[in-house]
Amino acid sequence: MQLDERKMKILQAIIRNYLETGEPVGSRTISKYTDLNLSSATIRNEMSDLEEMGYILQPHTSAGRIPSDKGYRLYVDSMMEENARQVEELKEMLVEKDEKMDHLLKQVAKVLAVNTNYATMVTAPRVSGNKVKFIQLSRVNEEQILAVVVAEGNIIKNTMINVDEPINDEVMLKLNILLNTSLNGLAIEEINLALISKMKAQAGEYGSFIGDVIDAVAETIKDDDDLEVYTSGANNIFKYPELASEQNASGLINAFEEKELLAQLVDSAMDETGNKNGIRVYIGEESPIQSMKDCSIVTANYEFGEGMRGTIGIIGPKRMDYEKVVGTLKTIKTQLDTLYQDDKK
Amino acid sequence: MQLDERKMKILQAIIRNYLETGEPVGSRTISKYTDLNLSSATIRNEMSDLEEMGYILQPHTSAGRIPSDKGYRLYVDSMMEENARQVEELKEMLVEKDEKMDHLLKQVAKVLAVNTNYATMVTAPRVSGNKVKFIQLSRVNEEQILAVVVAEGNIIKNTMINVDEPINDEVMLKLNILLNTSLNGLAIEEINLALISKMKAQAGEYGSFIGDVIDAVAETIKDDDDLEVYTSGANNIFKYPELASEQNASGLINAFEEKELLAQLVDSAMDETGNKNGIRVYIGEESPIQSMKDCSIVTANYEFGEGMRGTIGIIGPKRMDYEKVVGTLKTIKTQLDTLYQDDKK
DNA sequence: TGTTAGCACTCGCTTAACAAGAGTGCTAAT
DNA sequence: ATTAGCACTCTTGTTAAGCGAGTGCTAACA
Repeated sequence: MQLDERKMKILQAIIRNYLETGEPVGSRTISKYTDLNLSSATIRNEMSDLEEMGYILQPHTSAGRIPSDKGYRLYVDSMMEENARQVEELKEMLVEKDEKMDHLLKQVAKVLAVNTNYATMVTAPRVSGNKVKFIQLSRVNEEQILAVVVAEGNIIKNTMINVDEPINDEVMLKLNILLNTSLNGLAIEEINLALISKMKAQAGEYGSFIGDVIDAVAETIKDDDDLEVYTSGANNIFKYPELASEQNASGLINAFEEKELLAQLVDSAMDETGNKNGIRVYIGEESPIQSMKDCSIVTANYEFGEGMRGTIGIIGPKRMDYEKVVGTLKTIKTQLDTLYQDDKK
Repeated sequence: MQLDERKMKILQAIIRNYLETGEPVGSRTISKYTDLNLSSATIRNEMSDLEEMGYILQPHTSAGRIPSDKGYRLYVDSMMEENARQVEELKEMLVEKDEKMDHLLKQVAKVLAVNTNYATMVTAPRVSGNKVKFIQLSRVNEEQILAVVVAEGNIIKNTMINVDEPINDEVMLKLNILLNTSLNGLAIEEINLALISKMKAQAGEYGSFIGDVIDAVAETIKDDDDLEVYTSGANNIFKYPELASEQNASGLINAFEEKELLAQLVDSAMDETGNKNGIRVYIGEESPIQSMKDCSIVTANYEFGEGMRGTIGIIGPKRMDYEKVVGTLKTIKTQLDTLYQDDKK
């Protein structure tokens, strides 16, 4: 069977209507809703076809139809084609960039949540392929040496290293020079065993100490594996009865609290090439997270300068206002992308 | 009317039973439940008295009785007198202390939640009256100076300061010495305007730069006003129908996600002297948080060495197993208290 | 005088029965 | 190909009845 234009229009009408009401939609409603001027009986026939083709389904006989995952998918895909409108007001809310990344990202999550009425998540940018920029050892007291490692992108890591016996100023200076000349500009793959043993040799009796410092360096520039996730509006799920059922809600809330699960989402969003906008939509069963089988998820990746990429996402019911969500996500994504560029100059 | 021993026993029986079942409890149940060997009729008379005295109440006529806030309060108070038993298994779960405070505290919240089946929160220790231990300026490149400030308790803060024109090595060294000799060992109250202007004078043309550094120092040792809160088991509220109602749940989940509200709880827990164990119990309306009017909250403070205190808390239904909760909290509190001491040696 | 047995009464909860409404599938007419 | 009409199905809401749990009260009892 072919999905001709009329069927497509009817399908769209069904989905639109269902998005608004959350109720199964019947033939009579569609007959009046659209500008096709068809009777409910005709619609019924078409709907029967659409059901057979798998785009819609009946929760039970003698109820209206609701979109299936496949139906949503079609709708979303066709919608993605069009250019989403700009969500202008959002811009003002993000003007002043917060000194602290923490606050900024939490804020972004909140703005998204308030604006869309869905649950949202934002991850801190993840570095990859980062390089050493600067290393500094300082003696805090007799037994403690503070190692500060700065990586490209101004990621800073401090490590306190305990030493058995004091290291004098002269040695400290030498070690500092050794570390900086040897390691600056290197990425994690470039720091190999040969280099390390060469450095240890040069450090003489402080070889093991150098080892500690290198560990700290590695810790700084390696790809961070536990990423920060900020969420907001988890309680929005209560606005959608189909998600607010006890078991559903419990699972969702849990996912939002133990953020590890959300990390999977990020991995998935990053891996996939996504469409041209870097926006991905997971509908129902497509979701990479078990407890979100009844949700739809829309994610976008943003880039905070080279190699530092994060993800923003929205989790809501399948009858989600995809148009608005995609538009909003795009706007925020752009905001974040440009934030870094502004920062540069 | 007097609250004699028999009434007390009956009240306890009612509460215990209600804690288990969550259902209003009737006279016949009590008559068999207790070892008092009284008929249901007698119990009824006593219950009637207890209701008059305000310890229990009837949700509606011809239902059993449930404890009132006042009743819970009595029960809790009397229970606090006894020494809570130790929750031995918990010890094993907390043996290895995580390198990262983050992980540790998140873990603690989780352990608490899994163990009690309630929602839990743990705050990171808050410093107060902290002192400067060490300051280090390093030149990262021509325009950027990295200021590292270490406070007692090894709290470290890095700040990147942009300078218009390069500062040469000699000056850097002088500024480092100036900062360390002037500020080391000082608390925030001791860094007054006189001291600051004196330092600026000594720094000559770099006065404004010194100002930036001092700001960074202040940032490090000032009492942190936005504190970290870790939560776990928020979805446990769904296990208690009286909390799982849509509006209730929504408010609670929101409080757990936007942790600012929980901070109030912490303030309250810190302020109050609490009983001898530092454990506080809020029942129903006593709660400092609006959205938790139907909950009971139990909090304890722990101390992570001098001046660094945090709070752990459990949020659950009013029919909470107070005995177990208080016992568990005590154990965890002790764990955390000793963690720091072990760390010292 | 305190305790108990018995009984009538109340109230909430469950179930069944019923009516109304919405929606479908099918058929026959256009 | 489209539509009107009709019988049928299923959901939802309402009402009524019955049940069970629990109370309050009274009278009997030790």
